[in-house]
Amino acid sequence: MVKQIKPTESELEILRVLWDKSAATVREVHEVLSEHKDSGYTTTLKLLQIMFEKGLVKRDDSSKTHIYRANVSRENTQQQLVGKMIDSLFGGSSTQLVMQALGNQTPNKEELEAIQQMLDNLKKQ
Amino acid sequence: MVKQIKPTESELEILRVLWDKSAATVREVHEVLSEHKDSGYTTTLKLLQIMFEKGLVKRDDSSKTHIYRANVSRENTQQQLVGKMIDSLFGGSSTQLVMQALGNQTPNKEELEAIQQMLDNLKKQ
DNA sequence: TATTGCTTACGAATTAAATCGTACAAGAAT
DNA sequence: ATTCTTGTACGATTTAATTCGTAAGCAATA
Repeated sequence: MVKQIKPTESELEILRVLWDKSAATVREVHEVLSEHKDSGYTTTLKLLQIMFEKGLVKRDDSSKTHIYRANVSRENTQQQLVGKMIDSLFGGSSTQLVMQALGNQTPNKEELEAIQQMLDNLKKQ
Repeated sequence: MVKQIKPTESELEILRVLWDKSAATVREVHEVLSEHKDSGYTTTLKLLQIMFEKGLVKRDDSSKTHIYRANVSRENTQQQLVGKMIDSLFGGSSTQLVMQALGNQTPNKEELEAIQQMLDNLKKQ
């Protein structure tokens, strides 16, 4: 069992960028974040440094401009956070969460089909 | 559109107690929290006071021992937080979240049926 | 009446997260 | 060679959340 580190809200934003780009410099990450928030460059830098210490990202510092990559997978992180939400907000029932999510925002035809597919699989077991 | 106040982690724990009991004194809330964490009584009191100021709970202070109730519904709060998670972690796709949740922990027969039901409804529209 | 117990109120300390300012290094441009 | 630009490092500040200590009110009871 791997020790799970729960990313903070800001760390999550950065991870999303890294998951998208697979690798990025501080500036690249900052550029993307800037579209939605207005904190300074050194803030992003500091966050990435902290995330590096925590093991959330890895970095290649062989050249002057360091290159960062996520060190936790999107899937694992999703699973961890969804699991936490199921426990803390839905009394442990994943079904409750599913119902809520489905009610929330209706998926289109293909998506409904995908869910049906998954459901059929689960029923078979 | 009602102004949404995002409860913190601790506030959520308290809301869960209030949702369960519908009404409770500080001591009752604290009693429940104590099972899982070991902060003091005045901490719970202070939190409830802050939550009152924020409008997360209402209270009846007509007698010496105040009685608290949730002032936000479980459903709304779930919707708000699930929505946030869908945006921040699943790129806005509720389907992705549903798949993740289903894969996470398999529901039993009745639950699968309930989800199927819901799915059928969505398909009809 | 005095003591004890339970209550609210609330300032203050602690802790954690996010932000920034400034120093300094290295390479590019003048 | 000097200046400019772009980068890292990192301490310090700010902000938010949590926690606690202590005072004071009130009612039961010794």
